[in-house]
Amino acid sequence: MSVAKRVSEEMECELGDKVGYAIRFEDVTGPNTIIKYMTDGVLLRETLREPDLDQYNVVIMDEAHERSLNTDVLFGILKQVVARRRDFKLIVTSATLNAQKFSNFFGSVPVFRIPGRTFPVNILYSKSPCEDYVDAAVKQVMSIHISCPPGDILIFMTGQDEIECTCFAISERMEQLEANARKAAAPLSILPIYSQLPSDLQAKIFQKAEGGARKCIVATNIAETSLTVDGILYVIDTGYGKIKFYNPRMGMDALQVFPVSRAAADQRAGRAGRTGPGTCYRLFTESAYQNEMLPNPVPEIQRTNLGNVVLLLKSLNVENLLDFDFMDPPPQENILNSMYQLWVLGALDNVGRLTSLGRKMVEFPLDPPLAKMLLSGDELHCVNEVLTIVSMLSVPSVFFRPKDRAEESDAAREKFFVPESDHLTLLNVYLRWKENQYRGDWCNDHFLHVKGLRKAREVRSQLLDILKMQKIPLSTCGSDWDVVRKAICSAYFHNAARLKGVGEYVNCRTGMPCHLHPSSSLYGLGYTPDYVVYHELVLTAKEYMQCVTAVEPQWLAELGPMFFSIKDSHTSRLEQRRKQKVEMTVMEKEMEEVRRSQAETARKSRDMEQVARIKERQVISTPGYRQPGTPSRTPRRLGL
DNA sequence: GAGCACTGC
Repeated sequence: MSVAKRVSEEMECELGDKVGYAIRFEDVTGPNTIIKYMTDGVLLRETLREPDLDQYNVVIMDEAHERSLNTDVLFGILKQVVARRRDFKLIVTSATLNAQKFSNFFGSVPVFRIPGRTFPVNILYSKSPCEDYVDAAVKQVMSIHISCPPGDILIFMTGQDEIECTCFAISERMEQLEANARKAAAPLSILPIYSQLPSDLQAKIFQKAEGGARKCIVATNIAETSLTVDGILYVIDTGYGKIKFYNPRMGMDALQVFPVSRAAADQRAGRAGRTGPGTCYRLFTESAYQNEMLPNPVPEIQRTNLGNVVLLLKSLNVENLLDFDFMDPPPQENILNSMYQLWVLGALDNVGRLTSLGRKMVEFPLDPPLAKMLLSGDELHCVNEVLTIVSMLSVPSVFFRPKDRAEESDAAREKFFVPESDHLTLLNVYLRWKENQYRGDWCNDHFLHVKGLRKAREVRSQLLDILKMQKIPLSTCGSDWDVVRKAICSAYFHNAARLKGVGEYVNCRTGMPCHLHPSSSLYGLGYTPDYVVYHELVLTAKEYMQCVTAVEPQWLAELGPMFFSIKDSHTSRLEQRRKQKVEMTVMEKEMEEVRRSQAETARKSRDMEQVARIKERQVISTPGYRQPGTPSRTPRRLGL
């Protein structure tokens, strides 16, 4: 937006006239607009309406080196547009040296090099691998502070926990220093920054420190690209960062600490050269940089759930996704798995074409199961309630739990609990907030993130607009929330789990162990339901289900017939108890369906056939679940 | 009895 504003001033016109911008919740453009700044996500959505982007003559893809999911999908689409339209020009700008790769992808197009406007940065490596990078970073800060000329310091750490430890350790060292010298040391202002930090504390890194103190900013990789602080002359780089990986076979996300790429390390170093010649202290060896770090980060498209991408490309009539021209193709298994997921949800038919449900789903900027949940809400007459839940699931967790007030905040959270469902708990939170006029101070009092709730409200209103356009009425079930659980079940039965022990479940289909998280409203209840569905499975200390809802087993059979059917067991005993007990089993039905689709597919579409084949393999040899390696405890050493 | 790098629609 700020770029659009500057350019419109330059062109002496109102913002939104000749020069405008569009981001998710805002479109400031008009009939006169000739230059439009927008995010890659907005452009990608526009391709749904206009696959050839007829209203544009030139598209400039900026920051292409960041390789966001949307940018990578757009590359494939734009390549086709360039081939189809003679009157269309594409310019790609990238900050890294792999321009040749972009050029090759688009058919050896010319490359122009524009020198950067930054100062040189002197890079210093560790002589030997460091055992503990928090400790090493603290020592380096002290050494800079004592002996180097004025200039602020930026440290890269992997996450919130480490940042807090580092800040604490630095302030301790400062106290020691003053005690030993028996006088005040030069002041040092220690400032943490990460995305979950409340905004007022975030803003501090941009303010001038009190009394002209040197600032020491301890950051996640939010400071690598998302925000830029001037005045930094010293960067301390641990060489690590957290990266999220999706495992399609287990249907699980894991956030783990990995060495960053050489490109990322260079980007971090560059942060020292914005105000003047700077220095970057790398807490790893030069040999680690040369031999152990990847040249570039693994592009997002290769490590993420592709449900959205597949749905979008299918609606652009891409017939065989396995042949789609990706610059770096995602693992085939990810594509096939996402297609299978969409087939299970009823968004793709047996030959891999979009169904009418799928066409409705693609309109919503949501992950496919969430879009399906919304549409099920329509069928079950509880759109209003599901809409809120879907919006709450589209933002980071709204529960605020500061370390020093853990018990207090837990108690506050428990007040919102709906015992049988975390989803309904989210609905409850939103409704209470609404009752209190969407007030910010009310959020603070109840340990809720205002930012998150406000975002949820924005998402909700955007989705409501789309519902209106699709002529879907805003039905409500009032206080009968059982039907809402059914809507949740209809979109998440692939994430159904059966009770196995205390707080311990197994995924009904894969046998994958899944645990209730202690923060769940179902945790520590006197009873635990026999069947639940969960929003997602995340590997941390254990495989934890995030956001869990109790479901009736009959629903699973009714809504997920390709996986489940009801088998009466021990009928006589059950009659005695006058209670029908049902047992869910992974049924042959899935196999039949898959085989049928395979036969049908052989004629028509190749990709769905491959889905069927792969699924068959998986079902026959139920994937032996491999215990994950020692999970993400921070490895504080690069190389072995 | 325990977790969250970062965007984006």
